[in-house]
Amino acid sequence: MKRTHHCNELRPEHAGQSVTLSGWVHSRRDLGGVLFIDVRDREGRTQTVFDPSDLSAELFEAATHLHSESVVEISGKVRLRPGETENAKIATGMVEVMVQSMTVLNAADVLPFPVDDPEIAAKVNEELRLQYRYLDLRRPELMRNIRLRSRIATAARVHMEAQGFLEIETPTLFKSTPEGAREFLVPSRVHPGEFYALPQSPQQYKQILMASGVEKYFQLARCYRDEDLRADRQPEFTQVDIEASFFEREDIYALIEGLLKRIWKVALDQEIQTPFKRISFEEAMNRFGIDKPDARFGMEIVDMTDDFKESQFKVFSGVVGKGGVVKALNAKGLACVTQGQMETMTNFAISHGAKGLAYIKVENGEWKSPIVKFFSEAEKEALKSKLAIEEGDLILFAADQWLTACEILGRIRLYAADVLKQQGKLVIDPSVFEFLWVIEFPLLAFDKEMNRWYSSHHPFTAPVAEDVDFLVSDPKRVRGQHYDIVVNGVELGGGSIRIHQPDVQRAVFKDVLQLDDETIKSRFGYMLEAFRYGCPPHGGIALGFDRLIALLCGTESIRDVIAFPKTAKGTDLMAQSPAPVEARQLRDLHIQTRVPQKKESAPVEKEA
RNA sequence: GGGGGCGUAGCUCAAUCGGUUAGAGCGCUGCCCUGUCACGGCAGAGGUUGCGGGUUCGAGUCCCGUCGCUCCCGCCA
Repeated sequence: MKRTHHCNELRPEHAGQSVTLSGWVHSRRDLGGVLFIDVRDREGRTQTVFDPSDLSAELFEAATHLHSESVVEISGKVRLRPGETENAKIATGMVEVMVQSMTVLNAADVLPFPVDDPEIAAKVNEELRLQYRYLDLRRPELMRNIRLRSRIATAARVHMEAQGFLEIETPTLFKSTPEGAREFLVPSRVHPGEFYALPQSPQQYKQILMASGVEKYFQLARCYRDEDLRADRQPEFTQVDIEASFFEREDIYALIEGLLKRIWKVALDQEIQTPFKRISFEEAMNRFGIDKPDARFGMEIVDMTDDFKESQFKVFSGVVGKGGVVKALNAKGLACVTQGQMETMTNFAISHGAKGLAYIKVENGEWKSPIVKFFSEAEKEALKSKLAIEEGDLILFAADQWLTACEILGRIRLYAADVLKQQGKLVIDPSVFEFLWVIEFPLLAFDKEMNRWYSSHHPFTAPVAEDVDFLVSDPKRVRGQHYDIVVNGVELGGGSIRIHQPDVQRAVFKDVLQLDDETIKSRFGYMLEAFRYGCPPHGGIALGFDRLIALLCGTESIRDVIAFPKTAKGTDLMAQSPAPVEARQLRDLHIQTRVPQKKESAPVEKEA
């Protein structure tokens, strides 16, 4: 390699040295007689000076016509910049390189979009940026994210290694499992008509590793789910996957708190406070209306059930009579809500099955509301004191079954906070991270359409010991040994202590989830078998690595922390995948495709 | 599967109620310029308004369809 220094290295003490820089033409300033080219590499940039009196006409001419992002190797002498021409904006701004020779390693065409101006580049259509991802990645903002990702991966490995964990790779070609996310399938050539599935997570393999006596396993595991995407979801993503034997919940909490403490230190040089607060699922729903609370601001949900159980307002008292609840939320300072915003919030309520959204606007000392006339003095007083109502507030109500009422106000709380943020009435310090353990989830949830219970986490989650007896008799009462780690309203990860007794696991599959014997045997037989031959109690957790990095980079979309992300429809705009394959490949795989004909857009018949 | 937003020059955007030859900045090309660093100056090129159809004397603008990107709901054990 001819390069002697990188582009963020030269300082006044290098003056007089002959150096060679390699990098990209970041910018060119041609003053006619003298030409400046800033050479940029991963580390930074350095100004080089082309003086025609020192250089051949050919070289000077070539430099004059270089496009941005051409790759060059430049040799020359470092010197202090002449008086008054230092540039304080860049780290190498005290010096410059007087060019003696230049090799153009790759002459770039005119670019499809600018990469040198951060403000413009950040606004360029993402479609174009994904098509030319290699250009997008050259932008310092994106490169910084990718470098941080690498440093955090290393920090995680160092931490886990120090805690005695072994990094073990598990197969990417797995088998289909009946529960959970839709899977990507891979046809087998050797076994006609049979398929592998890409793992949604290495869950079953890591439990088998516990049966194998590994005791402590971790992996930066690639996972695949064929579900519709969001800003924080990709079809392929990475988890910090962890499993340990003889661990109880407290051991997991301590391990993860230590890991995150180290990561925050490495990434942001920030000391986070441990242990993290813990909140039960029930309390999270009661206070925040969601199982991943954003606890950085107040506006908590308040229970008004007792205050309205005898109310003249039948909409409330009727619900309470049927075992429901009355909940309220004070959107502080949002009495100025627009009709459109009110409609959005009402639609949240309606989409959860409510009839509408009751509210009180507090304006000019008055309670403006279609329902307040039905309230007694005592009821108004209860609202006033429990919700700390003041001028300018907006009070929103949900009267429904417990979970529904909580969820409605949970959605509205987050929406109201967004509106207040936009108005500048709610300010959240971006450097604050509110970590929470959410615990004591119900083990099971009921699927009304399918008329059966399903695992709210996954079917390997162990019930809380004292609830085991109710597994069949009263499933909804059973709590799982499940925990989620949540920060600022983002679910960073989750896990559980697992079932390690074959009889309990079989009972969950068969008696609770109502899987038939054949399915249990074919899908989980090897696990049940492994549990019979000396399987230690164990548990684990998986952290969403992409979300973690996005959080530390301060970006909304995980596409900004993944080198080659896919679009919302799961395509790669650069490589143009997915794509059709040769008929021969399909034949080898014993596959025939049946794609419905795309309907032609029929022209509308013109009337005579 | 459902709903919202977007699509005009290479890029970012404008174009009044449907009305003249679709404009601007940046970039690009050429010329000028010896201390710039968002260099500056002069001139110029560059458009299937995503695509297809319809309404209309006339469509970037209105309607229908379609494609792509994006956000949300469902979904994601």
